[in-house]
Amino acid sequence: MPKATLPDGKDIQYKSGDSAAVIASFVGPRLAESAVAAEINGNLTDISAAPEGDVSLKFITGDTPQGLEVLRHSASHVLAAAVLRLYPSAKLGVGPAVEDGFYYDFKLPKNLNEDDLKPIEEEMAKIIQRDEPFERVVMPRGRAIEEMKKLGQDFKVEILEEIEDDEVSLYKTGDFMDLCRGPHVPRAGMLKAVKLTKVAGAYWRGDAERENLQRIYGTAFPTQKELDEHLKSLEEAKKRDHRLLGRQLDLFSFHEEAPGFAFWHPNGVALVTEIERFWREVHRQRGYKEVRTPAMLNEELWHRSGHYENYREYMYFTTSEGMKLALKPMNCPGTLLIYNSTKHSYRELPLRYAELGQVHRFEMSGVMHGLLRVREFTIDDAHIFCTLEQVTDEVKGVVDLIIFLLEKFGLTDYIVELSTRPTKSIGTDEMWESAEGSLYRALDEMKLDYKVSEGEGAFYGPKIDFHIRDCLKRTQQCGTVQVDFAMPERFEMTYIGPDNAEHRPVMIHRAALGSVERFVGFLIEHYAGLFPTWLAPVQAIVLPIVNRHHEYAGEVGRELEAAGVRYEVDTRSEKIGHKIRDATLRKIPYMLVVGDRECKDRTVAVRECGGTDRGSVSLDSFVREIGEEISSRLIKRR
RNA sequence: GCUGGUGUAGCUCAGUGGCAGAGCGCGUCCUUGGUAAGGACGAGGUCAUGGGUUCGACCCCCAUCACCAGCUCCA
Repeated sequence: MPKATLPDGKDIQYKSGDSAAVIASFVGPRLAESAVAAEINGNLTDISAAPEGDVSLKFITGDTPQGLEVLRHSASHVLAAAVLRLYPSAKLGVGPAVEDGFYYDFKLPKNLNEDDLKPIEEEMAKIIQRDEPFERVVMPRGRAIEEMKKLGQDFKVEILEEIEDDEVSLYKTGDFMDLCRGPHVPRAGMLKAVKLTKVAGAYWRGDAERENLQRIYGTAFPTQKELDEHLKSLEEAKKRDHRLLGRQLDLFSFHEEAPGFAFWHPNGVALVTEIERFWREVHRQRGYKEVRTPAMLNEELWHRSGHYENYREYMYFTTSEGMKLALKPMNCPGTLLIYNSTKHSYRELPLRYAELGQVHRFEMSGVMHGLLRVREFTIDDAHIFCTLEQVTDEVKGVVDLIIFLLEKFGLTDYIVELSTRPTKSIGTDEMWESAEGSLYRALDEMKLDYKVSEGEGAFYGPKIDFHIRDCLKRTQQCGTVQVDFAMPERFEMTYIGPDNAEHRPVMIHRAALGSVERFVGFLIEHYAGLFPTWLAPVQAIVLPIVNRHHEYAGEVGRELEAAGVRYEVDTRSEKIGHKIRDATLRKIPYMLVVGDRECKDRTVAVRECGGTDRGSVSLDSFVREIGEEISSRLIKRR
């Protein structure tokens, strides 16, 4: 008898022809009930698949990432089946499982709104209640094309025509049949907790030139409890939203008079200033020189740089006294003019010019998102000019700097991505090959995990990007490193080598935080507004209990001032509980309550935002402590 | 830019084809109270903007703008 070896090393004897489901029932009824799929010799398959001979066998349950994906993918099929029943003329796009759920794209005779989801959900519930089986059908590709043509499923035909295999698999759920690789749950009844969440538009194949389909999003979990928890955590995440906290903490605002442009309030400026001060310190230490270039430059420059050709749609233009000007969408051309204003020796290289450069980009109206996507932002930019031999080390230096900065700000959950040459680009094949090679080399030598995105590079060079997740788990780009051979060519940049001849430098564009605005957005969401003390707009607030303590409170304030602490004194005629509540809502790290005892002993009663009442501490030692916390830029766990 | 949704006081939100509402915040006064909301009174609105339907529109219709979710794009 053949045997199946389970992950724990146990062997199960089975009869040839037994499906994985049957074998699961040998192991135990609970497993047989909860396994949504199987892995036979490492290949993910349906639980109904029958192994052959001695195999390794692993059962996939809904509570594993793989199992959850199967569950959700199956839920998307049930969604499609339900939609087809309600809208028989629906044409089906694709319906994969995604990070927090699944979606399915449809072309429908009417545009759906949120209210249309309920009847669809009810139809899905019926299918689940009937426990309709998922049946796998394998057929020659040609026949599948015929079937789909008969059903009028043009999108499926398009996909099938691009598949290279001779045989394809389809899954039948009730009277619904969909092209699909699988695997799926054996029966719809295994979907215990499914919910449709939203409708949205989506382009067929993500191409804005093609049909606009309607996408229905949903999510599924093994149990209702987990679904409820997920929905609750989404609600919690909304409370971290930087747009909400930006208003609550009085950091910034947006106005109809300038859509996509942030207005920074005093609290926000305090935060930004602190970030920039630290940034300058680190860059100085790492051999960067700071430069500053104009916001508006002659349009001719942008023709020379290639921006007009490749980036025009994101640029703002204006005319003054007949001179055509453009607001800079990037800082590089300005820096190039600085480089070219003098002759350079190889001895100067690598030359690192940093710039906190304010750029303007015309973003399409639908894409703006708080501070994370704006039309004017400050790139924490730098351009490094170096020799070909220096490129890899410089890239490594930049990657190291980015990681260093992110960690100092407490952001350790990032994704690294390498992007290669896009279709719209300048420069020769050799340049691109060499540039991409040095990026791969740098990441490999630093032993970093990264993913590769083909064709996603900048028009002038390939890049390494760092991505961070926002509160709703959407990833946003922050740091970036881009190797550029083209711009030095276009601007005829040179340096004099040891051979006394002119050579072409290589240019590295890089941003560590990405944009100061976006970065502030990340920080707000990461800390839910309760910043590390060194970043907090107001670091301590003195709370006198009654009027007679105001004088001492003022003295505490003067001590804090002398130590460089950003502080306030709350002299309102409110009860102490009220003052504490207000300071807590403003997420001020330290509350210093002063009453009779404190006045007498020259102490402060320290309460940290987050709840802990530390009792009385001598004023001197508190001032020393907070001063050290700030100057060391300590990140406390709260 | 595309699909769907939302725009009422500084904020969060009720509401009706016939005089515009609440809570919080804000102002004044009272209160001086030891760790998450003390009390009284008061001010605040072209109901996003522009057209239309109607005796009459914040409400119904159309357009525009902004915002929200997603698509595309991106620091």
